[in-house]
Amino acid sequence: MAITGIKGFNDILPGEVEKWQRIEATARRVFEIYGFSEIRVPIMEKTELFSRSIGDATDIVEKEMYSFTDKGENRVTLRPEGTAGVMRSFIEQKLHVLDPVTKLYYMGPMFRYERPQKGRYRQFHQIGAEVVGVTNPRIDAQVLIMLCHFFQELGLTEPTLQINSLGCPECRPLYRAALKEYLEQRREELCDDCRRRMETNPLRALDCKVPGCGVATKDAPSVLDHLCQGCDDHFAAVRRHLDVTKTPYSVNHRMVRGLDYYTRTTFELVTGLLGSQSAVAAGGRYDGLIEELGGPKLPGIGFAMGVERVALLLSGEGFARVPDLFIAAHGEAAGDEAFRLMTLLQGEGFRVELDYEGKSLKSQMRRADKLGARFTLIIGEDELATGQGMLKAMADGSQVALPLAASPLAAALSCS
RNA sequence: GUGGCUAUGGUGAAGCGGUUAACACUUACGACUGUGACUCGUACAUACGUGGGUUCAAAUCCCACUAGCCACCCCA
Repeated sequence: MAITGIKGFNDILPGEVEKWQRIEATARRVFEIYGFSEIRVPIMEKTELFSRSIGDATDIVEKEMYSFTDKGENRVTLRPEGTAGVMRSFIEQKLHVLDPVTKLYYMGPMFRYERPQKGRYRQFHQIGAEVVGVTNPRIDAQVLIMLCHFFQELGLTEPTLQINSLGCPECRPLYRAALKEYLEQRREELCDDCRRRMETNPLRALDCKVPGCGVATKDAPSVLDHLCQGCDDHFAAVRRHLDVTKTPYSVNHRMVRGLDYYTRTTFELVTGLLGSQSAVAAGGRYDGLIEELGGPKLPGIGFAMGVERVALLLSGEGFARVPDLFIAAHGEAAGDEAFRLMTLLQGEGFRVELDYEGKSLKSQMRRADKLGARFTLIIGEDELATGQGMLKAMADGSQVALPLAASPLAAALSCS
């Protein structure tokens, strides 16, 4: 029995990988327009970093982390998300002394021990961005606009923006208490899960999928009515900036976050096309996190998107690169000439293919067609004798004789 | 961690107790013209996830295991 891969760890094969490259290249291009620089941090960190930042009581920390003890008796964890490691690096490398505003983006694998399903894997990939040092709500809007810009560039209209505010350490506890009180009144109408949630995290009851809970929480108090003045003003400003820049969004006051560090603005890009995994990208403000991790008292905001989920939205296959030229050679001497010309043209930057096995001309033509080559250069004994190869345009079958040298071939390949 | 569904070649699949395990695609070679697509021919599963059981007879029925998918929980 051959060795198989690990459950929930996938191979990304040619044909699919082109889509990933496009997503990554688009992210780099768009994020850099907005002044973000890439940062690369390790995929493992001390376990403590994640329990401190994400929150001890969250599902991620409680049951989904790939944690183990290394040979030096250190507790380490394969990162389940990107923000914690980036913030650790930010603090450790004292990036804030270089510039009061830091804009970073990252991409790479994350690991969560969950049951795999559509759009959810144990090794999955995120592209994320973080801004540290700006409290002004314009940066919230900026980040959202950038995210929308990214999806536009990919030609996707589907994920739509939803925003909410979770308040701050001042006003959230008050809201939480108000919500809990409301839920207590309706205890009978709630599902078992929600009754449990009432204690651990009452906000979760708001996005429960059980129909009965939806009805029961229909008139539940909204966070947005419980924001303190500062949070309320902040959220209003974010919306104003989105309106002014004509960025489409909707307010979803029932939106909840799974990580503890979020404050004030939170958002998700959601789609109905991915089964139960509706969130394609999500993020928010985390004003207390950096200080919590032992860094300076600086605000932050960021998001992460799931690359697998974005790839699922990109219709069709990523298509493979097609050769500019296939050189079909008939006979040993012609094969040598084909190889020489191929090397020359590759040096000029053309994608050139040929047959390595000395197969029949027919086979070679078939392969040229299969690969989708735009042109095929045919070289046999006659062509070798005259020094003129036949260049065939595969689309219409027309042929012209051309000298067997790099520059005339390069010229022919460049036009049309 | 909990449910449901499914497991036949490189792929999509037929098969419903006795068949040489269909068919299509892919791949390879060949015919038509030293030159692709269309057409045609030939080849490609001692084998039906693994292990047991029932039966004269199992890919087909039963059980267990494993894997995959989807959903719940939760999340990007």
